[in-house]
Amino acid sequence: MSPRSAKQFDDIRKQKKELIMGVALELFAENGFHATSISQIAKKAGISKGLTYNYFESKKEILGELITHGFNSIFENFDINHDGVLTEEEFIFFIKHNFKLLRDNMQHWKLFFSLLLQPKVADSFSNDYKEKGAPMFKMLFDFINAKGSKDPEGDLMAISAMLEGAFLYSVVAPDVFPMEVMEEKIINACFKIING
Amino acid sequence: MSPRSAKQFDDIRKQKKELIMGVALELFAENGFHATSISQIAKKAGISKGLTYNYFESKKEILGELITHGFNSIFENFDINHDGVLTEEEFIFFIKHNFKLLRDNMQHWKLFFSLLLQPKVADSFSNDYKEKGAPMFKMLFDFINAKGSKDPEGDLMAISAMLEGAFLYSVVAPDVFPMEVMEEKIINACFKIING
Amino acid sequence: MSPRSAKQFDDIRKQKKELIMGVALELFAENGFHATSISQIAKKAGISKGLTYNYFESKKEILGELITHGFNSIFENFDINHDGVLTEEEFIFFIKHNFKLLRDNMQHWKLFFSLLLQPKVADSFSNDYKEKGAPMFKMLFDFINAKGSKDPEGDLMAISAMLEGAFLYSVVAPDVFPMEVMEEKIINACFKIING
Amino acid sequence: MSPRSAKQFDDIRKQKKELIMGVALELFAENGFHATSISQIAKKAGISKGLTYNYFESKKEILGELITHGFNSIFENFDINHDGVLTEEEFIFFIKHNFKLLRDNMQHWKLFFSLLLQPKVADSFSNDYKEKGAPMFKMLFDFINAKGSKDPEGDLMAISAMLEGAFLYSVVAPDVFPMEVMEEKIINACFKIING
DNA sequence: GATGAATGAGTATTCATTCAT
DNA sequence: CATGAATGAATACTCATTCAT
Repeated sequence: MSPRSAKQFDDIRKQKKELIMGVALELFAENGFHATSISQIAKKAGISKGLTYNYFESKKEILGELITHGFNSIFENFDINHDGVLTEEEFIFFIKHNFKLLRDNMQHWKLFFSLLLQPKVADSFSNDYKEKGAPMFKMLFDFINAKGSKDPEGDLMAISAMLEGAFLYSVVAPDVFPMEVMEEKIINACFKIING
Repeated sequence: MSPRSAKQFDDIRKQKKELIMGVALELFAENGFHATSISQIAKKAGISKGLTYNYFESKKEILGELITHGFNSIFENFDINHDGVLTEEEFIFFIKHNFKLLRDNMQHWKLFFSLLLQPKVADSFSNDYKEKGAPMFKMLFDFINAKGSKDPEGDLMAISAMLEGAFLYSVVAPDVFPMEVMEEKIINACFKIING
Repeated sequence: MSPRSAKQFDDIRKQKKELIMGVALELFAENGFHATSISQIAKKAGISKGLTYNYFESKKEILGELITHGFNSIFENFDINHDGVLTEEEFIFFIKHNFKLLRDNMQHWKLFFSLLLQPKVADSFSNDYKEKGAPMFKMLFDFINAKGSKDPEGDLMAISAMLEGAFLYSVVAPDVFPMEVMEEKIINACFKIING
Repeated sequence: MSPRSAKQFDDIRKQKKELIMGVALELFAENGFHATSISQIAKKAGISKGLTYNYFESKKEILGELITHGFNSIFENFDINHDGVLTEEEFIFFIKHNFKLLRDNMQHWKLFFSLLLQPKVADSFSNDYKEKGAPMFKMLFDFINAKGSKDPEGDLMAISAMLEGAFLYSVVAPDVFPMEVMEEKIINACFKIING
């Protein structure tokens, strides 16, 4: 009997790793990092505790990979480096795209929000998150400016807060406001703010 | 024993309880509920582990009292039950008051946000929080309506999100936007949205 | 009910700490550091695993305290700093005292020997041990020299090896040579070597 | 398949077994039996964990074979069964040969010493070791006797201890005394002891 | 009221060993 | 012959909680 081929092993590893990360994401997002035990993850994934450590060095490493994975999955196709300034249509698309990303990665966002609130869990996360957000601020500012806002800094604050808040509502209390409706209203509000 | 001593004992109890809760709030807010141990609380409070259980039945009870205490401390002097509708001045005062409450209870808010993200830690918290928020929504809605908004529901969503987001920014990343400035800009934005 | 007095607590701590260290010494000496588990220690000491950590930060700390404790207990009353040179009587007493220390601290010696062979277990132990041995080498050398040896360095090597070997035999295979007899023969041999 | 292939397979098996044992010896000697994992052995040998179990039933069996292998490798060409008594030259050669064996099998000796100190790791090792040593004792005794010692038992003790000690020094702290020098001094000391 | 020793269930992690391929 | 995924029991360590004093 020949041993499994390298590809076979790779496939197994990849699948199982994804399985573990999927389960971990779910549990971390729902119950928090500390309140989630490796036992729970293993049980829910239908594997033994020991196997988890065949794929990850530690519980923290699972979180780490989940974070980078999350960042990638959220921001990878997110070309924000516009040379010129967004048209209105582009801006609307941008916001809608954001909401779509939110809908598609609800658990990642939930995890991210909770990590923002407990900086010590993943030391560098906070910085990475801000870094990722920086170009978005710039793009928003440029757009606001281009649209002739009388107070671009102020409008940036208001709009940023509104978006962040909409995201938080969606993640934490999706039943309070219907997400699709809110999305539209937020977009409208952006223009009202800019056009003052 | 003079009758006074009974009162004195009571005072001592009250003080000590407050001491414990203060320390616990600090630690819960900073490191999260699960990452905080009774030992840490006791040590930081300068008392013995055992004594904690003289005042609280369990770690969860500390959290529970912290929550109700937090609600009270935040909302107690917050007379929101206006029969009529707010004037513009009253509305501005209302927002400002909200921000002031935030500043004065930063740790409570941090704790609250983190609890929103981990509903299982304090089962009923989420509901209580929504309950507390309900009259605020109503008041906001009435004001928006009275001001002649063409889409009061939509504006409510936008404004609620904006406030929630402003609070989140203040709690999690106070260095991103200066709070006092943001406060002013948020107020302006509210009117832009309503009058929009 | 007033709480236990500080002294009472101190007594309890002292006693229990000694109990744990005694048991740990026994097991470490007999089975080695790695082969001994905290469970075994706790069980043999008649306490819970958890309590062990009320007294020691870690398994390694138990070993650490055992080492310093062992060094003290072996070398504390061991005044080796003779200004002049030992007389023959003093030298004989010195060797006998050494053997007595061995007999009184058999387990410590066993532990020490095993640590010498696995330097990574307690990093600095090896150095500390050599440091402790240094003055002994010097004293031996001075004595050998004073007695008119023609090759003091060589005799030092032979005698040191002989003593180390005698100790090893005593610790590891006490049934091979009766210790009291060996003690006497070793002393004789020392003189034969020096005068040789 | 030609008949040769059977032999080739055998050769491969033998080589691989030796590879594993070599690596295991190194790690056991340096870090101890318990602190060495099969994973480490496999990794350092460049093979899979599973393969190890194709050659050995268990980790203990590796140790077992290492012990017998070590005994053989140390004592195999060591014809100690002299009918008559050793001449002085033969005795010197004997000691030198012993030191050479030590130099050539440093790791085995390190392992052996550590096993002497943890009898439970390899149950029967202690006895085997003593058995191997027995003829040496006899030979030494005969030589001492033939040389006209006035106290052959006593001299045997002293010399045995000295040799054991010299070996321990060489294995554990080779920097304390230069081995080649010590070898010579030990030989001299033997004669001084015997000739009293 | 107050102490801290004591417990026991739980946590992350390791590792010898098995087994399908 | 060879692989490494998978297991399960064990390990060091933590912590909410109890309790004698």
